[in-house]
Amino acid sequence: MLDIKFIRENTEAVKAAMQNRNVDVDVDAVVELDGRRRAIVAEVEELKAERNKISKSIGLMIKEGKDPEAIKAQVREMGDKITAMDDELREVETWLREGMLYIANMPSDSTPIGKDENDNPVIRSWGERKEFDFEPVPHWDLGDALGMFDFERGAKVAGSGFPLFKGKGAKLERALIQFMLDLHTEEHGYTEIAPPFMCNATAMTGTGQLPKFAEDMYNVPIDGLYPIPTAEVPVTNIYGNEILDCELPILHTAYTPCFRREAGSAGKDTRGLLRVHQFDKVEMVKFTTPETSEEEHEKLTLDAEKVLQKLGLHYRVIELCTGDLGFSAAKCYDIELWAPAQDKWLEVSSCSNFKDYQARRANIRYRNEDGKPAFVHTINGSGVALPRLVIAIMENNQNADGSIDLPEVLWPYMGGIKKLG
RNA sequence: GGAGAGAUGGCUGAGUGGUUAAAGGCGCCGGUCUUGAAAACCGGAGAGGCGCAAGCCUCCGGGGGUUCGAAUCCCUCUCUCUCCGCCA
Repeated sequence: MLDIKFIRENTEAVKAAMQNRNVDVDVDAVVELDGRRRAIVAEVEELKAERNKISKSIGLMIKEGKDPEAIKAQVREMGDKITAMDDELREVETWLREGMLYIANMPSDSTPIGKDENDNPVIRSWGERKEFDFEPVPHWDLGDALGMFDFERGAKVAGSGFPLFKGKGAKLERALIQFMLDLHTEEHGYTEIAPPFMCNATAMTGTGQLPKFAEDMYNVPIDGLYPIPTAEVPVTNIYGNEILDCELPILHTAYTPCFRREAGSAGKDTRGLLRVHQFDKVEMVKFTTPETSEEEHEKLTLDAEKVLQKLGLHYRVIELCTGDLGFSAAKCYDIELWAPAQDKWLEVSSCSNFKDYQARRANIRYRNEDGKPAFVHTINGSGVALPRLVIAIMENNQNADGSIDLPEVLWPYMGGIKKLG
């Protein structure tokens, strides 16, 4: 959420920002509700002050042996009026909060203004495109031939988009998870979390998935739970409704499976591991002060890049423009891997700075230099998502005979296996 | 699934209808002492909202009720813990 005071005082700027982001929301309605709320609050509080005063005097009267019945009746009437106004206030506050939940974050000043993904500038790149003296084979054919996965049987037990890894494919999945967690915990200073894989609606609202993006998620209505679309949800919300009494930043990393309905993507990227409903991911999450959040965001992005550098994979970093920015993010870098058989860049990580937007929704605070509670800044990014990482490893490292060379850093994690096939 | 106990401030923990925003302890901030630090001592300090301000209002897990007045009494929900059963 944005600060209601900020919305009140910068209404036009907020409206302009929502337009730049292609977010359709009625900012004026929120401002109007805010005005109504404050008017009711002022009036009802005056009444309450009056009632409190008289109630105290009743206590005194009883002590002095006087009869308070006449005054009691009068206060009872005030109480009824207060109850009615409190009801109205609660209703207005519910609408106001609901409205505010649909207002996206303000893009950072440094975020480029643009319409869609075509306006995302490339920030930097690492490595080079590999030259092949044969036609690179797509990962789905490589994997089938090597017995690394069996998507047909995965579809049989769950549906299409639920990949099934097998043999060396399953081992590679496990090796990559282990490698990335070790890197982030041992070299980058993150503390590992193994969180719940389902979250409640409160947590989903805290990070911004709800209420707007309900249809992107699976849900288990009978228990009020949602299988997580990203570890960002459980890991960020673990400090919800807390005033953190510890040193910042806090750095966490977590492996989780991720579940996404991919509503609206039907028929797109249907083959192989390009776009799936369930995938593995190692996530990084930071809780920082406003002073250090930009720096920590840059560092987190580098931590994600390190994974790819160690694996020797050609990648580029792009910055999302306002039109392509995620709902809760103020600034975001995407990291993309080159996949030769797809002949395109594949997103493997989104590193976002949410500033205090999620912290305000989830009510995560710390004590600033004055000892006053203030909202933390949250930052997160994949470090990294597995499916497209696996695609890049397979397609970039393939040999003419259909075998795949494994990056050296994975050898120990693969029990000494250096090559698939 | 059955039985019981509990939920109070950054943490811990008193408090069973009327100066209780809430004792005590820990931690925190300021000061005294010290070459410096620690200890000791003194003092400060809950959170949110409305208001230019003075000030006022709300908040003791969530919701509802009783009452002139609720942390305190009643109902309900959620969560946590213990024991039993079942089970990975």
